[in-house]
Amino acid sequence: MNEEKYISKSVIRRMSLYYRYLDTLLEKQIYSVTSETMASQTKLTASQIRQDLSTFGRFGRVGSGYDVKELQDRLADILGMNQGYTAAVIGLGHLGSMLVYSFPFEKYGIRVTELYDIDPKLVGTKIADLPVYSIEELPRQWNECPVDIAVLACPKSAAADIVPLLTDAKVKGIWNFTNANLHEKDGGPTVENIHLFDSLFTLCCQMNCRDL
Amino acid sequence: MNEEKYISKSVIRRMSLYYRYLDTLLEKQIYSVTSETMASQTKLTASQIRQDLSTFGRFGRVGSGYDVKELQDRLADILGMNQGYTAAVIGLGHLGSMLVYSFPFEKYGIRVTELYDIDPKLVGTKIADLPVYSIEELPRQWNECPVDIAVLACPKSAAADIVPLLTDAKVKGIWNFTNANLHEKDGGPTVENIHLFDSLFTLCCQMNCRDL
DNA sequence: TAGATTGTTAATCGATTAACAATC
DNA sequence: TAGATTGTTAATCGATTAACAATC
Repeated sequence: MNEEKYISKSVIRRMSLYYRYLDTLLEKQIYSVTSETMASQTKLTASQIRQDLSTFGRFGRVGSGYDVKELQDRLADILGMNQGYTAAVIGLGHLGSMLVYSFPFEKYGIRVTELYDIDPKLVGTKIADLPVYSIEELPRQWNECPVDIAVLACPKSAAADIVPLLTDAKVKGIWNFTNANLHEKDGGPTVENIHLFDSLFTLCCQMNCRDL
Repeated sequence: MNEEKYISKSVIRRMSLYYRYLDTLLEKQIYSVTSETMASQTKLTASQIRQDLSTFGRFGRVGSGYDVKELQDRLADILGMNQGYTAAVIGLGHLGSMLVYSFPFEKYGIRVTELYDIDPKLVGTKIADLPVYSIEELPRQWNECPVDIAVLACPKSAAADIVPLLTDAKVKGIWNFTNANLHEKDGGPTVENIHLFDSLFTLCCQMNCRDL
């Protein structure tokens, strides 16, 4: 608690990359790897990888590198895969239902417990075996049984009304797919944005710059 | 061409943010804004915003700030919205079809011209009025009528086979939704990744760190 | 004119890279 | 032991912030 050191977001972001990279090694039945090899295959530097990992501990063997399985297990811990986090998807349009049907939450230790929408045709039904509640039920529902992660897949216009509910319900994290610009507040939920718009036009802008 | 100066990816990424932010001002019928106001509402610094914008030109009026519409128009140019870029979605599972049905490509000047999948049940049909071709047809198709952006929404395993086709077909950009780690090569397409896995576990990792 | 705010140069800060002692 | 590679400290690089002259 008090020896908490600040860990930069860039470092945290690369932890997932390392986890995914180790997956590709395991697929090829490679069980040992050096920072040098990791670096060349991920287009990072060996120095950066060692520096990044050292933020969280010492996972390597001097002289021989890292044990792939062991390192991946430690990364799973760091990434919170073993925390038993629960999630709820809010908004069941194309995007929300795509996530419900095809994002492998469970595979990585996250349990989706319920869904929310405003459409009366959906409320009360089940989608992919998960109960659909009305947004209005959220405060009561989470009071009884809190959820850790809100997957926000509603229209941008609805986000303004919903975010305060989430904050009040003491959600730990918001995975935000709306165009709304959510800002983290002290003591409030952690926010991670998937801004499809920004991503696509970052691409276009780079294409555009290159063609100058 | 020769006075081409390197523009950092972080700057480019913020251009889309500025564009979106100006949208919210226009919704509120606000037509003039200072860097100071923009900064306080986007949680950036005024200095950074002015610095960022100055990378691309001079868009402000000393003493009175920026004209919202004018600045947004210039940003649209910078982001390539007026280049008439075309796109094709490759892979029509949950994710690909979600994008086809609900991402407003056209609204921002990008024209989706065709779709690709391997499923014989889909090939030859139309989805959202767009023709679905088999992946094998891609080289011939793009030879006749090149596409600027490949939206890669196929399974990770298929990406390895498809990416070389895209590179050969001289695609300008790949919007990559697969877990595959694509690397940009000199002269090759620009790559922009949406790694849902990384994003979700960046969130979880932060939640996890906070709870230490 | 006086006040306000830009665009830009200079200073600071943080993140990445290099180097190397420790050690398996 | 000799060779290899980690973890960490120090050096470098780039990105952000501060400051201010220019000017509307």
